[in-house]
Amino acid sequence: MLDFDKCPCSGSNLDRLIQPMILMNLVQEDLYGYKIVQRIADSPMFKGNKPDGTGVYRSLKAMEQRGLVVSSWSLADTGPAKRFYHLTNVGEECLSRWLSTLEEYRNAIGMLLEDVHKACVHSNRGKGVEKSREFIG
Amino acid sequence: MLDFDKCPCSGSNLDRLIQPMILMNLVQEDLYGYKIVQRIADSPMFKGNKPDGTGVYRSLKAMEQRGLVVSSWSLADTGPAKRFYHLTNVGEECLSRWLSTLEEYRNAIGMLLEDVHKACVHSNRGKGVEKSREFIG
DNA sequence: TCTATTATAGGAGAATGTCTTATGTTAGAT
DNA sequence: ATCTAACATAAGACATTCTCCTATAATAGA
Repeated sequence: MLDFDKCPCSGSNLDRLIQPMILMNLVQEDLYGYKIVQRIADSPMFKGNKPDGTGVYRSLKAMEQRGLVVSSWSLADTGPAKRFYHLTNVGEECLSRWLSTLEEYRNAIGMLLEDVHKACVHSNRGKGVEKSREFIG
Repeated sequence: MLDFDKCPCSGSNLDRLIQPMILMNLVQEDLYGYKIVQRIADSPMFKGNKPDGTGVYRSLKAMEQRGLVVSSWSLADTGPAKRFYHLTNVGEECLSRWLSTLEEYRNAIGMLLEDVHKACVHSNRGKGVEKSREFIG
């Protein structure tokens, strides 16, 4: 039987947005990987579900190679060494592009949802979808 | 120099939504791969940019293996043989889940955009982002 | 001393994405 | 008659991304 929890429809695979979320967090202040993971987990979008740490570290590394951020070790305070990331001008431009992309994205999803609802009104099929949707809530 | 067109911020990598788009198209009527590619290309979201055909064909095949759709060859009419796909009950449930996921997704993006705008007001950084945003339009 | 938390990161395999190539049908233009 | 474009499906190959498991080390508190 199909495990819906492992299906993309469960929304577990929205991590393409991890990149803009990282950039967004870095606009406000320089941060290190672990902190970013926590911030993202606390965001309403992730509802306390921590994103994969390895993924965030790797994203940061990739972003540095692409010039969106620069990093430096912080040994100053107590505790394990932390690698702090700082947003570059290129990173800012990337974030500004993300803003328009995300707005388009949101509109597109809105239209897609409308289309499905329309389709549900005009077909027999749709009734089943609407019904099961209620069931899932 | 960074090629922004190859950066996810360009919005070229939103194909995770290809699965729900396929399901959505199949709610209304049985369709074959090539037609689905055209429908998706014509949707406001893709603005005429055809999604990768190979990807769609493979998605359909994967979806059949997972029981979301069933397929059959159509040799009836003229032209090359077409493999028609039909949505199953499981596929309908998957679509209904996608609906809630996409609504959440849209809300989350909305909140993320708000947060960035807030961050822009409260930091020096932000001014640059806002400015370059205008520039890109 | 032992455990949980903080902090970073590599390895491996699965899932996805993308580009190229191959195959064959049919309609319309030259 | 031939040639080209559009229709239709699909494998191959490679890159990117995702996810889980594991390794490391410092520190705080039980």
